[in-house]
Amino acid sequence: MSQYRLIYSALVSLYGEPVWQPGLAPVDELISTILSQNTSDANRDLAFGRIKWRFESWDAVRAAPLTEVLEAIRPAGLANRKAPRIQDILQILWDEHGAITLESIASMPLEEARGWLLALPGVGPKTAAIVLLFAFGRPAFPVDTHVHRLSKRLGLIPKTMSAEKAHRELERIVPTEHYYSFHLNLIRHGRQVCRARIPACQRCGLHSYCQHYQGLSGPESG
DNA sequence: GCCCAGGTGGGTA
DNA sequence: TACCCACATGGG
Repeated sequence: MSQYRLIYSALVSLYGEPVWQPGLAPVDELISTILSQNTSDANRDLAFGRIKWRFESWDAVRAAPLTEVLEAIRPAGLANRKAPRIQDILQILWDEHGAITLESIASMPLEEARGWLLALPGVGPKTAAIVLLFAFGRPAFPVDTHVHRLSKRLGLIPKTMSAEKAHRELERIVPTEHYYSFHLNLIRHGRQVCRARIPACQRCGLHSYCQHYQGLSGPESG
């Protein structure tokens, strides 16, 4: 069994197989993901709730004074960078479509859609992949800090590989039908073991009482 | 007060 | 290409 299959099976045995849940609307998903960059989920949710409450539409956000947008998203952190980028993106969507919509990328080939998103200010490989996977159900694999760290530790990718390169490599390794569930389970596992400082199994590298712990003397550190 | 949550982009060698 | 660093907030 491949290292990937071993890890995938161990994660499913620990957490189950995540069932597809419809994500946010594409523009909501994009803005929410930008707000989430380098901050906690709680701060992202607070900022996203504030901007949705403060403005009646994304077009209103586009047309608003920068200071108002900045104030609305302040809890997300890095607001001085995120606010102008969000307004720039909304302006680009408006200029290209005459409306605040991302629907045009639904019909693009995957790499064209990814490239289009990556050309937007403040959109890197992780944000682009999140929008493609969660809002459009397209086969893109987002690599956040947990996915990156665990993928290296579990031997899926070289220890020196950057998160940016890891997107391509993990999209090659992981079957497309697993992108959604493997991404969610890796993050769930990453967050859990990060908090709990759980030691890793020497066989599959997972930090928990995975299936291989049966018959072993106990968790090994590492 | 300190630590933790946790991507993008600009600059430099 | 690889590395370094700035960017900011809120909760425990």
